[in-house]
Amino acid sequence: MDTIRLQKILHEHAVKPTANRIVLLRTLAAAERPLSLAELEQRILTIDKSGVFRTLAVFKEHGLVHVIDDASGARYELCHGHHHGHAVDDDTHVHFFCERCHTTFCLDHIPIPPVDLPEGYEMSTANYVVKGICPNCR
Amino acid sequence: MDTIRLQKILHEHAVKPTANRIVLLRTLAAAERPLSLAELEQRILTIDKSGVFRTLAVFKEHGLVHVIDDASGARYELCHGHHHGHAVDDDTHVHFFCERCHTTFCLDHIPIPPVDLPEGYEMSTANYVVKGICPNCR
DNA sequence: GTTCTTGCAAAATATTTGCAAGACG
DNA sequence: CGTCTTGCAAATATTTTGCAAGAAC
Repeated sequence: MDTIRLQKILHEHAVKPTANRIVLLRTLAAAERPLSLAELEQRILTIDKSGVFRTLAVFKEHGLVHVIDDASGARYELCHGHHHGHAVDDDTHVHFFCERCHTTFCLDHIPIPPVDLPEGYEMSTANYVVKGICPNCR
Repeated sequence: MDTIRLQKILHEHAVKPTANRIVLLRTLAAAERPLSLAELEQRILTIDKSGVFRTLAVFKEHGLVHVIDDASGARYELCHGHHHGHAVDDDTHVHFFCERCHTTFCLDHIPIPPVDLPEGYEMSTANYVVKGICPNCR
């Protein structure tokens, strides 16, 4: 994705467009699946681990990324929704974790089916990960 | 829960009923919510961390517990279903992770709504965790 | 100059394994 | 005995922070 567009996205989320942030955002935008901190670190040789960590923290705070918790820890993925704040995440979909190859797939055409929460629980986002065997591993 | 009953459960899952396993099973059965490795360690002072870890591994292999992946890592909870093997987990329900107090609640009356997976994906279990603010923290 | 950002190193956590001793049959 | 289980210590891996230097305004 071109830099101008990436800057625009950062701007829309009120994140100052530093060089590192643009690089990380580009990497996330290009990713075909949610990436772990370690994977991001490997793909971006110009930014230190702690830099990736802290930049992800900024992105989280500003609603640019969601976190997917699967059996391999946290993974990060760009939000595609258009909310610009800390509100309810309107772009959550199902993920699939392969127990054989430990890959997390993004099933982005499958929205998370909502549930009725008991009184008093207030949802901000949801994490739905199906575990099993992926097509490649069967 | 009485020891005889716990032994029976272990037996049904083809797990040899050692002292440690009975203690861990009792602790899990008494838990009101899924517990982390560290929490189990704390509650069971007679078993070492590695013992808890390895016993949980045995329980997982034999379908006695499920693992819930939330923002705080892995948590363990007794299965209530009655399958005795490695088959599809028939007792999965929604959990709620409070972003304020970091407690994971078990909404065991809310079953996980199923989704249609794309061709080739084979599900063994699913993990549905809603994040937000719990009744105590509002 | 003041504030925000970054890299490096290191601390703090969490997870997992080696190995020898013990329990069980 | 031979196999399975356990505790302790230690190795790994992962996540997070301190701090000083650099960039932005």
